[in-house]
Amino acid sequence: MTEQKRISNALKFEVTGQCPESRARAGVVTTAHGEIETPIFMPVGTLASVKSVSVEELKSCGAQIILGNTYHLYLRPGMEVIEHMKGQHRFMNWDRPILTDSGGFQFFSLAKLAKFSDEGVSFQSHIDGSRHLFTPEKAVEIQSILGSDIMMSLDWCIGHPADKRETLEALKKTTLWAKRGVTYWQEHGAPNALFGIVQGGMYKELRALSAEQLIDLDFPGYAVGGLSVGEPTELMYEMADHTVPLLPAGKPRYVMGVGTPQNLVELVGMGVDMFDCVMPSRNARNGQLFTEKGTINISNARFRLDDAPIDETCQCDTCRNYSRAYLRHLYKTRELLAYRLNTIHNLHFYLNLMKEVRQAIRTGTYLTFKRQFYSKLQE
RNA sequence: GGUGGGGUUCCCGAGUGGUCAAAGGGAUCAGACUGUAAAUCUGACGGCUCAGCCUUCGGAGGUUCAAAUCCUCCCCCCACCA
Repeated sequence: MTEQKRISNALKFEVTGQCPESRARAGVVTTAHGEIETPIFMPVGTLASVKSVSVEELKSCGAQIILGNTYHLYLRPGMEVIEHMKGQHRFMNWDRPILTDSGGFQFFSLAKLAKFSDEGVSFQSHIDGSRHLFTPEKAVEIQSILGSDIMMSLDWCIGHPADKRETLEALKKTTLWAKRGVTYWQEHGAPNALFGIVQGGMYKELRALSAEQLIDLDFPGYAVGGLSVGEPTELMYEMADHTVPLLPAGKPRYVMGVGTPQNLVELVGMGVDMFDCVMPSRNARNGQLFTEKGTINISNARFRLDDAPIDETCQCDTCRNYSRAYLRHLYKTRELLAYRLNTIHNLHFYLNLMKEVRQAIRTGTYLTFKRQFYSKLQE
């Protein structure tokens, strides 16, 4: 009998700073494509592209790692292209780490096209209606071909509200699939790391159960999934605050799909290391821009003659070079440049926020930072 | 000068007796967006003392219980002919 590889060895994580008065911590994750500093925000690049910006621009925004999506890339361009192009990194010319979501979220957001079973998820493509089967093994296989530095286990994400029976069923399936993913990973010797995803809806005991079952599988990192799925923010915080401490302190902890700048600052204080969210990129394309003092909608008439940058304190390429009046004009006229410049700003804002958060944790001033963050918002 | 077509709420444009403050676009204004089917979606868009009332469909008259819609005259625009 061959000795099984320990999946937890697939990724290195080192805690480099801890905030004394909260659970916030800073750290470094080492992947096949280099290190990332935590807490970190990961821009979402579903289709091997963070919409509207180039990888050069992403780097200038300070992006250290980005997301890709298994479901979307499997459908288009398809695995033949990815294999031929030797993986997602080379395909899109991004040489830093990539984390891919397993597709679990798509089976939630495209639920009418998906059918769940022990085997996996059979679904119809949202593009052409063709039928496909995703198993936990296949999810790992596809992500290996994509060359993801961090792969996500196939999970069953449910919305809010959901009754306990339904939540438990999704949780059980998520654990079963996690086990099968780990087994597949061990049998095929994938070099990529695989994270487990805690489910359990808004039930604390189910969150605990899910965490416990996944910890047994000894993943190198853990995600908390199924948050920000329609529940009030306070409930989301409550669930995160309950779940995150149950996860191993020596491994990265990732809250999936969250959130607003305030969400990130709060969750960091609960010990979360990694985040992703479409908000900065999508909202940029929809005209909502983030500033220290809160969000603005660049299409508002009050910016028509405004010669100031989006945010006076921002050092992004957009703020250093362009006025609100110009950005409003670009947005109102649907000039393509609007999407790009807005996205650069929002991503820079998020990434810079995390940079400041890391700095504050390392210097033991996280709580002060948090206070200042909120007081600026109120100005 | 003749013949034909037309002037509708910010713009384009439906509507040809009541169900019309008037379809549909656009523009404008505001909002939403949380592991991206999203450069998307929603709402407002004549005025007011707002479940009602007032003003509006080139202008002025008229017919009718009732007119953006029918009649008369006038003004303006477009096409073709001379």
